[in-house]
Amino acid sequence: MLVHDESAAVHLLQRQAIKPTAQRVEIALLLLQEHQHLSAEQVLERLRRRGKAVSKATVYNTLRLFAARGIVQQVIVDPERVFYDSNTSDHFHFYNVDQGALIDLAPDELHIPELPALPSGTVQEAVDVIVRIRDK
Amino acid sequence: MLVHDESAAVHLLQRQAIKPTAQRVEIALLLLQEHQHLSAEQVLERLRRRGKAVSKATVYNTLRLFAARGIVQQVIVDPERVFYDSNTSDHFHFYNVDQGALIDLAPDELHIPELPALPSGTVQEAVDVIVRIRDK
DNA sequence: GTTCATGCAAAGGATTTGCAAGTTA
DNA sequence: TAACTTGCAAATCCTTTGCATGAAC
Repeated sequence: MLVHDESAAVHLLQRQAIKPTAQRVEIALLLLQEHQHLSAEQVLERLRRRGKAVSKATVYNTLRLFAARGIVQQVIVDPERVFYDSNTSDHFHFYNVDQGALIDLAPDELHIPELPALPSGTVQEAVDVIVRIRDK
Repeated sequence: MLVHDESAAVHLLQRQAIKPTAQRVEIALLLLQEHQHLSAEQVLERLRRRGKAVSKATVYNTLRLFAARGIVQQVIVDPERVFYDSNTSDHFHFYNVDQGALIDLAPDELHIPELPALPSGTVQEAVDVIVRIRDK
């Protein structure tokens, strides 16, 4: 869910029983202003560019917390870094390996038919589809 | 492609213009004896268990080389480790997040319909489908 | 006042790399 | 011999953690 102002961000965090500290609100405002995919380092860099002083540890801790609460979603496509996706609804991704950039597939662009039966004793958690692409 | 004896392993490597050193042949024989998904550390551990002395650096270098030559395929599902898949044909995976284990989906179990149009200026490299599961 | 969060620096863990010694063709 | 590979240890990179200071309720 996107938020565009501080009070919306504060409410979102409170709804998840997260104390809305200044740093967390800043990170929420940055990440949830639009659908995007950012690594922890990218979040840190953009906060800095905005003149916000947030430590690396807090960025990592906060992103982990947000992911655990379902405010953002981790995307695992590259062993080098985890991406955090502000779009938490069901959708799939292109991953441009040359640019290290994720792009959403429109939800109607790819439809997964029936899923196969799961191994017994397991439950489904998520389905990830990554179309890996590179520059021509 | 699987190999079950030393001479087949040597030929496979030579076909890819890879010098068939003792260590590389051992790794190929271990990995390509059957369809499986092993991390670098698992490969190292199994080599040791077989009494083969191969350094960690060589295991990592060799797996990277094999992947670059298409002898095995990297599978990115966990930020903690890369898996190497001895099955290089088109197929998808379950990933049991509790066990850290990959399981092949039978190729006919999930059929991806038409793929969406790629972003312009890009070419497709691969399609990964991961069904994340956990123990009930 | 407690409890929780922040931030620094240090610790961790997977992977890569520099380089000297050993191997391969 | 010329080129490449191995293996050790050190270096990297991303991420987590310990702990003292600081903020929140």
